[in-house]
Amino acid sequence: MTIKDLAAASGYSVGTVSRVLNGHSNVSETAHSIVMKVVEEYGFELNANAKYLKQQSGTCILVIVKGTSNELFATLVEQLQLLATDTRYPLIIDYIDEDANEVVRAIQLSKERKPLGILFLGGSNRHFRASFAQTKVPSVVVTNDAHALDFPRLSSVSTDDQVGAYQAVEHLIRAGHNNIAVLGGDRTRSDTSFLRYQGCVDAFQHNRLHFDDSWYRTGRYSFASGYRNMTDLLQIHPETTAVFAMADVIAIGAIRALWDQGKRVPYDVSVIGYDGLRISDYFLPKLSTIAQQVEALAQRSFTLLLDCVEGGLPARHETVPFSLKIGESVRSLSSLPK
Amino acid sequence: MTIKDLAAASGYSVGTVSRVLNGHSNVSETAHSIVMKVVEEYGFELNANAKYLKQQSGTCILVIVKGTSNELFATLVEQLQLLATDTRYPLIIDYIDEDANEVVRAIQLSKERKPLGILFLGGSNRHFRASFAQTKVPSVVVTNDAHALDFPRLSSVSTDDQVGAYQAVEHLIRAGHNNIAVLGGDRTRSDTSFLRYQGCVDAFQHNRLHFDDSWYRTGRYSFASGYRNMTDLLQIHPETTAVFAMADVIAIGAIRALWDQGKRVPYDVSVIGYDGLRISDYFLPKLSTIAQQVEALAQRSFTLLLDCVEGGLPARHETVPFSLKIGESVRSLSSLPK
DNA sequence: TTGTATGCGTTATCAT
DNA sequence: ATGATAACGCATACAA
Repeated sequence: MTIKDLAAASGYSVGTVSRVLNGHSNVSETAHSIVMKVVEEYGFELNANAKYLKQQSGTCILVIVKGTSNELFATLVEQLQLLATDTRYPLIIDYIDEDANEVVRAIQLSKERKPLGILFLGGSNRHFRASFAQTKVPSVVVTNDAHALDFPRLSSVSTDDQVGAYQAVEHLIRAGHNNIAVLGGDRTRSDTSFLRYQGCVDAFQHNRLHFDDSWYRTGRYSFASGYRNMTDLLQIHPETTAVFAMADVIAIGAIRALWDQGKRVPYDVSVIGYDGLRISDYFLPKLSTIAQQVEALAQRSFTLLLDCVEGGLPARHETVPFSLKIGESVRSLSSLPK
Repeated sequence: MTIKDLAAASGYSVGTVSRVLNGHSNVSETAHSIVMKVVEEYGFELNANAKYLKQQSGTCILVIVKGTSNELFATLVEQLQLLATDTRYPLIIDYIDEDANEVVRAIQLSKERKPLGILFLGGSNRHFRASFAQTKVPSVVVTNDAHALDFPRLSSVSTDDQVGAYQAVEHLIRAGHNNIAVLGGDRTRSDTSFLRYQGCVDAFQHNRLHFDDSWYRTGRYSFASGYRNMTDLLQIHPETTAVFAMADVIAIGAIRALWDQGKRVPYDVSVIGYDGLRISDYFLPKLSTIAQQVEALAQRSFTLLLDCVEGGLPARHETVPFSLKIGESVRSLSSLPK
């Protein structure tokens, strides 16, 4: 079933059928209704390959999502979809592996779909540096700061990870802690981990506290990694009274590990996380965490991209505020003991 | 950059270039190496639209995933990707909204990519009944039993939700509970919820316990829904000593609600979940739950699909065993009180 | 307003 | 082994 068959069935030519299907104005009322009736009847749909092959410029916005089991991104996608329904732009959402190269993927998909703009949910500066130049449309990286890359078509919307981590650690220090462990990602491979690590170091230095790498453990952003690293670290530093986990999932793994080692949170050890995932409100204890403002991230990214796509504005780099969410997982050492 | 340009650059014709790119055997060593060198040089990639437009039959396997924030499906996808790398079949993974029509989407995508087979991660019998007939290739529904649909090309691999729910409730009953609340999904809209509900009822009846709908609350599979419904239910039945939650996320919401109402799990109230998500091992208390065997689900589904695609075998309907995972969230009433 | 014809980039069927 | 050429299904410039 092609538009040729449709033309035969409707008595009109393929040109008219195509025009009806694409909502062009220069078709008569009667032609429109007759063609549409036949379309309904056969349940016809255009062949997307032929369509995109023919079209020189598409009309969609491409969204590349790094990682499928990332709750933050999942909610971000939901928000974006809401925003997109208010516009005439269809969203093409493409999920790739956490460790895959998002820019290479974007280039490939761009050739197929010719998007008007690209939204990257997560990304690594390394990949952008290597091949973003091959891209042709305005793009924005969400979650990572791409300011330093200085590409003329590449914007970014992010929270200040360094300051976020700084405030998290300072929250612990203000609560009277100085034996603070840090559980994070690989700071040599993940830009986010690097910045959060820097924020930590800043906080320690600013408060004249010593911090060496024996208090720092590197791993993935997962429950299991948090559990393992917390268990390890407790062997070396049983005097730990507080933990900064660079992700809520790490924090949860760590809390469980502490429990299994006979330490209760927050009575024996305080833990602060990062992200503000939904689970943080339901966990026992409720997680104190640096909460990302997902709605704001989505909103800012989307309008920023539209500004560039529609208005031809130059790339911008925006920062969305975070908030320190006080839960039940941090105890002030100056308050009464259990 | 098209194969035409490539032909010019390499001195060969488009035919030869195409043959090289598709790994055909009837090309000379020299032609192969020369063309490949040019391909490398320009970083050329085939235009997917033109390719799929031309190709009458594709070579991939289509995976339709219902819902992006479903951890069970996320791990299922990972497993499937592992399995697929052992074969020559590329996987096309398409995530759609939890409430979207997976069959309609499959039909649409099939027209574009001409897959050899389709894997549905989740699905509703209603949608299959309505339009699966328009499909042309072997398919398997994972997680739902499609036996009753009786389509000749539609297989399914699922765990027996009814028996699973039965065992969950019986686990509570055996522990001495008889004031058991049930928190689930909408049994009129979700096949899974319906079966788990049936399993509950079976367990009550088999144990000669009374069960009326005032002990049952319906909602979404989310923390928030579990929290809300547990809070509500506690108003009506403060004598509740045990809860069966039809999903781990509901269980976690419920546990938090109980805590906020001054009830501790498992000392005051026992809770059992369903799914065996990763969080169930890290939550405090560790969740007792009906654990789905994700690896087995993936393995069985994939080989089943290949059996049909390659071997031309008829559709089958398999059941993958689950396991009752004992955590820390259920207390036996006969054991010593706190 | 409608019809006709060309080309999008690729694969495949012919010849050579 | 290689080259020329006809589709694949659609959008669109042009003609009517």
